[in-house]
Amino acid sequence: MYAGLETFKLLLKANSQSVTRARMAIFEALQGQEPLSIHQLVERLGRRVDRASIYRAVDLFERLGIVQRLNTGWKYRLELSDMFAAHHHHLTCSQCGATTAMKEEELEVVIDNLARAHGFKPSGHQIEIQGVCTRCQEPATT
Amino acid sequence: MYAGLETFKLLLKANSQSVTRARMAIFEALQGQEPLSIHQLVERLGRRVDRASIYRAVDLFERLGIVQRLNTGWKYRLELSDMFAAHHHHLTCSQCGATTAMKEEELEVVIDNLARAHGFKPSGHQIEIQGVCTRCQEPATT
DNA sequence: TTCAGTGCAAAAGATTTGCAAGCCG
DNA sequence: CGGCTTGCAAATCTTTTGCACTGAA
Repeated sequence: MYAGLETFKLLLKANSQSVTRARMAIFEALQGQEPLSIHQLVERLGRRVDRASIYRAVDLFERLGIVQRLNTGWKYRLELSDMFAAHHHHLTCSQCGATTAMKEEELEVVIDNLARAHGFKPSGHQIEIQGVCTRCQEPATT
Repeated sequence: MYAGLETFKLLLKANSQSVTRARMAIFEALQGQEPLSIHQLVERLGRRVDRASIYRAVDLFERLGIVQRLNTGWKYRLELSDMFAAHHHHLTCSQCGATTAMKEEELEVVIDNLARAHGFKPSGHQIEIQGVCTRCQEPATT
């Protein structure tokens, strides 16, 4: 397991931000394994946290590097950053929409080198791969 | 040079879609080198094409694989797909916002292999790298 | 001529903001 | 207690849709 609630609190304090009920609720809602859209976040938090507060918190979290915006297809989704989960990338099935996380050292190295080769000092990256997942490649059973 | 206006027209016809003035204008606006946001597209086309038609055309273009949605940070931007420009990826400078296109065989191979290793049959991918570009790494002159 | 495609205006959604009240430190 | 945060409502901005008219085939 990576850093959790404690790190989250410390991070807020370190940046002179209050540890509030709303922020904790949002952080916890994001703890699940799959990335959430703002819409899903709003749904999950329901009456507990206002829509506007969610936007404000997400914005703050992004600035503090707590969450990361994923751009899968049309809309974006949010997930905790590398600080709270191992650095990884996603494989999205274009058939069933399932996303699989993938961790791969080799890829990171290649990317880093490429950026440098182009004179860039790399600071981060996102990779999204589309394809057909194992399950959807199986012959239909229905 | 890759396929151009002609291919674009043929592609529309092949899918029983009309080659209209609005669509041509939008396609041409996207010919430039850098990806455009919908907002920029609307600006560039100004009074020539209505906002709604732009959305409709972009949607069609995406379905036909003519344009591709890029997800750089907050908003998305549009660019012609691999059919009209060499397959490539972007390096975005987090300082000045400039984007550089990058073509690299090695990367494609690694990604393809990774997807397969995870049981995926890959059909496409996007990679966005953030960092500081050469220019912004130079000591300030002002 | 015929029907898909467009412009226009209005509807629906998504995101942001102002402000008074509530909670954290 | 005092100021940062929140909830609520209203303002904005973005995207979608209905409809009558225009233009491509």
